[in-house]
Amino acid sequence: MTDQPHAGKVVAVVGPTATGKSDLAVAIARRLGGEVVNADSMQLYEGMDIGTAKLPPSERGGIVHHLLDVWPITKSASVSEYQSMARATIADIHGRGRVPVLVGGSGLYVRGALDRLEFPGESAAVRARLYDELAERGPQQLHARLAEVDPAAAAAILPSNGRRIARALEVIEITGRPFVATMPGFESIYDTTYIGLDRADLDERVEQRVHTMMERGLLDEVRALLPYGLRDSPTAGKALGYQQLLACLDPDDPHGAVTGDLAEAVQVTIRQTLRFVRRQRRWFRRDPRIRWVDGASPDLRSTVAEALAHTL
RNA sequence: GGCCAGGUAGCUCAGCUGGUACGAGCGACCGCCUGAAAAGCGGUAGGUCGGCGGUUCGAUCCCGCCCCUGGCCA
Repeated sequence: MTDQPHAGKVVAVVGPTATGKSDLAVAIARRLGGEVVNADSMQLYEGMDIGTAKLPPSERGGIVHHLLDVWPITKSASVSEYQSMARATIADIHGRGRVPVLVGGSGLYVRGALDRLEFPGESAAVRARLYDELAERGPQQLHARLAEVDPAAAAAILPSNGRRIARALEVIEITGRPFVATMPGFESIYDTTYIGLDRADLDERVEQRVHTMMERGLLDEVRALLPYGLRDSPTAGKALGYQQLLACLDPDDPHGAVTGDLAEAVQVTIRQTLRFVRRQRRWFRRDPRIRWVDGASPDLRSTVAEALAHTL
């Protein structure tokens, strides 16, 4: 223990998008002798750089970054797979006597990596069948069935939420056990310090950032991903910005001729991103472990240093 | 200056040929979230229906005047 002072410790930098988490994570990693671990569901995808605001290597301050560009865009995202990768990575970093600094705004991914959370298995075949049923009979029908097999889960899931109902039935079918439909308490499996970053001027920053992304060539990035199947990708194609720009491009043109209103797409992206920010705030604010800091404050560094005092 | 269209929820608009606005979408706010989470689902709050006056038992809807917006003509 004494020769590995940081063993078991983790720093997590969370909060809404566009607050400056990535930069803060680098600063923290430099200070603590740490390595950054990505917890952003979209930055896991290879080739999605501009639109996900992925820190370019030149701005990583010499700090090793893990779990960026690990999935092809055709892959359907999976928290469970992310969880195994994240934990293996954290173990690895600990093994080197360094401090993992987890950064990201994907709430469930952060919890998957750090919290006592176990995801039951999945079956593509079972799921496909359930989705067919869902399309045919509607969510209420499936919900009624769920109520028979697992009243507790049915009570916790609204009859209109087809996706969750199907998932519950899937889990029950393959595990033979009831589906736990409520999230567990906030219990990290590591000695984690949570830092939440937010700022009052976030709306303007988001607007500005979307415009900057366009200037940096987001449209070309989307076009470049067309041959790799962005349009048919189950998850990546739904990312903010990508989805809206995709809708502007001629679906029959492999080079992606613009047929829609780009300015409108930009406005929609801004609006959706703002909505996303609100959702992220609501998700993270329930977590009592998070120490919130103001990203716009001139005292940011010292506030964070204080929050990290016991980690140092 | 004249003519036409329009001024209804924060925004875009429905609606009522006079009897308490079923309003809708988006947004806002709040909540849920266990293998798609930048996804999915739900709840709540918002309107003296442009202003003033008139007709009427009663006007968002009729009449008059005024203000504002867009367009056309001059």
